[in-house]
Amino acid sequence: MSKVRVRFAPSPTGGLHLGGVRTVLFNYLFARQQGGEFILRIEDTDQTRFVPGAEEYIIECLKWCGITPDEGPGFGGEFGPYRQSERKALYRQYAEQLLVDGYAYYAFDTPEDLEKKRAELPNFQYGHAHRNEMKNSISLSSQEVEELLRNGTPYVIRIKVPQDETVSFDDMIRDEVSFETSLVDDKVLLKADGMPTYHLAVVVDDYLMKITHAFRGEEWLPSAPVHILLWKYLGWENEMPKWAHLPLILKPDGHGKLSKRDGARLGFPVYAMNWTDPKTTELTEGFREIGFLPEAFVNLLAMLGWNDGSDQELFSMDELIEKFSLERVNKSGAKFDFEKAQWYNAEWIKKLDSARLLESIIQIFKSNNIEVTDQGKLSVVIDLVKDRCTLLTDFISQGGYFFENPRVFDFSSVVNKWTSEKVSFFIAYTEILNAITDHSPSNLEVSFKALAEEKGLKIGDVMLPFRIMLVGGKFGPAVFEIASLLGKEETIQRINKGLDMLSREV
RNA sequence: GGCCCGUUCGUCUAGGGGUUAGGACGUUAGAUUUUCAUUCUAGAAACAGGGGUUCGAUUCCCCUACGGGCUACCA
Repeated sequence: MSKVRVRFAPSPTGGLHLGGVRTVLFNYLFARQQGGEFILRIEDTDQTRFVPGAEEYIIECLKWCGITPDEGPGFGGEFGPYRQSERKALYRQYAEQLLVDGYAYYAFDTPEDLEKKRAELPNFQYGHAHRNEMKNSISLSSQEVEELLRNGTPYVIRIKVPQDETVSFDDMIRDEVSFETSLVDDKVLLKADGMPTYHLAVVVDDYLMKITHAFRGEEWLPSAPVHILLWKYLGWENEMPKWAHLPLILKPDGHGKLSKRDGARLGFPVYAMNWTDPKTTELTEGFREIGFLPEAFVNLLAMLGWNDGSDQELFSMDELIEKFSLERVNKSGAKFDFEKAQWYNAEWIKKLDSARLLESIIQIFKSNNIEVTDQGKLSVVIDLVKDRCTLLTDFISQGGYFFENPRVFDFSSVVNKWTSEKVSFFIAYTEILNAITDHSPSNLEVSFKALAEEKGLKIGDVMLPFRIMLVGGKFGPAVFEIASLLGKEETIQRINKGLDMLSREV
């Protein structure tokens, strides 16, 4: 068998959707596992929908996920160009070949003609039943057609779908799927602007690029018969790739495909990374920016529709490549569950070591005006607080106070029980901190407890105020770990500040 | 409407002619943690319905219902 070649073929119209990333992922996993090649092809045949920057954005998303194309725009390859707009001239000859062979025809109907026809006939389909009523090279005489062509009348080329055949194919996920051609319409292959539609372009390019396996979303299933027919009519039937129609990712509530709007409505991202629409300047948040690890993102996407049959839920990219199999891809759509998505991220944060997390957290701190001068200290902090973080951005609240004063203080749970004895306890403790040289957590704890006992105070009654003085609230790792890491000067300073704040709150 | 695809706990799913129908997220209760989280233990929670086939169907077949997709000179 020839070498496996798969492609991801997005159209550069905006942010990259979850479902899109999952399609790439399955392509990529399959290609890597089979020792094949993964190709990126930009399907920009609709010039009216072209959005500048979208292509670069898509490539950046792939990079973030750890997916690198073997061929594609900017990646080289012998089958380029990899943007369909740059292949424009190529498609016409195939459309014309179909014309000559009688598998396609010219159609001169204007958009208004079609609109009118659809208004008249609610179930209108441009096909065997009605094509004779339309303005095309089947209904018109050859003289009329020539005349129209000579006058430069705009036209499209449509496939001539046979009246009474059954088209079936073997889907790698759904097994045999079949369609009656009587219900398939004569899709446009070449548009009036000379660009191919998806239907022509996908077949021509998959053929020319020697694609062996084609993965796409289930929403493409209804147009599969057109593509199968085209492979046949172009004489390439034996080289047709194996198809795999992936199940859809659905809205968590209600019904239907997950869309960008659902994310905004329900408060979670749908795009892989932040996307700013260049026209409206509207920003749509991405998984990367709200604090997802690419490891988690890839993992959760893979599990949406696939599993290895065991109870394992956490998979690295390498494990996925090793274990992925199309036979274990589900047929039915999956509702997206953001809670579970977050769980994957929390698991990956716990699983990865501080060295891997360091760089991203420095960046997040930086964009929140927290300056990190001591990376060694940050590593210690990461290990100390990572169990408490679900998103990378949680490190701001869970670890930021090691590098700057807490931004907010919540003394509400101690203010009512605040006494002058406690004040003198903390004053005395700052003196002890000044005096001792061993600032290890255990030694801090020993001296703290000894002092409390001496002053006749319950440990718990002074421990909580101490914590809040240091971190700003009722959270965080062991207090003496924090105090030790903060150092003598900083700890004393925060105690003094806390005493000051409490005296004003009481 | 038509065509195509699908249907196991709330959600993601395992399983597959005879099982206490398993796991995970979430949820509930408890333990641990002098905070919060982690962790641990326990609990509630599912085979859409109806017909077949069969000694026996959640599992195989058919129908119905429900859900989803498509129905553009968009991909």
